[in-house]
Amino acid sequence: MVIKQYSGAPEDADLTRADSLAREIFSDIANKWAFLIIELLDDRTLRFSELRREVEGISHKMLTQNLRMLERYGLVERCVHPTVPPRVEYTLTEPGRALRETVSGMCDWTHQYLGHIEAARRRFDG
Amino acid sequence: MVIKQYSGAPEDADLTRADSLAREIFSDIANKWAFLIIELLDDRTLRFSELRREVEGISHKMLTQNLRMLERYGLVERCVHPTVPPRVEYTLTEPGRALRETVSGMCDWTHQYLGHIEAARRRFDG
DNA sequence: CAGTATCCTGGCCGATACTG
DNA sequence: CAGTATCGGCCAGGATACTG
Repeated sequence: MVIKQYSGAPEDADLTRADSLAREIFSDIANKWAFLIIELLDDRTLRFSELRREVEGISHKMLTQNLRMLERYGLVERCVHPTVPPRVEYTLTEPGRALRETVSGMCDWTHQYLGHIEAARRRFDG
Repeated sequence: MVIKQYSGAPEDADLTRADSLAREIFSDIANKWAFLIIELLDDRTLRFSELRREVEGISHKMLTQNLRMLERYGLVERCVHPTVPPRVEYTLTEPGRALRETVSGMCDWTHQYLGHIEAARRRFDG
């Protein structure tokens, strides 16, 4: 099923809200940081600092932003332990784990076609 | 399989090139425009202007850039007809169609969990 | 340790104009 | 029609400092 576009036709009034929401979610989640977080989180429970370490190259700010976004959409559960110093753990929810299936698929795809892609790129560049 | 990170260990020297390439490809392709193009292209053959019309909200420039990127990685084939006016058609290659499977999976996921997501968001915002 | 807030800059991206 | 080039505004996102 395609991420439908709003046709502007009046009879699509009902579809519009759902579609624009779908498009919004899709646009937000289809970004490399969200994908890497979901893939690395896997079925583990990780602290903020652990994620920061494992998702190479991500900045403190980007990690926070993406975790908030994922939490807002209910893909990630945030568990705060009232200790000193604070301990905050993140886990994928059921929808998050479902999405992880497709993210993993993309990781597999990347490794599977690495050769093709590298060759194509060399051909294109040269 | 995870998009591996470079550990910096000397014995990873061989892995490094492949991994950084994988990461680069992953980062480039995991963006909404590339996904929407791949999804809409499906198994069809579309002209530049048709894509422009179907991928709602994409600018001329973004479409060009993403098509070049996808062509460079060998996910899209570009066929130029030497006519006046020019006619350029785009099709998914086999690697492109393979990736489309996972992109479609994400589209399905989006629609399937739309309710969950909307509810989670309302809960989070309120 | 986890998170927020502020500042600032590079580059993303839209708009526009121009070629073949 | 398809594509490149250029300019410019604006914001993504890094660095830093500060709270609980």
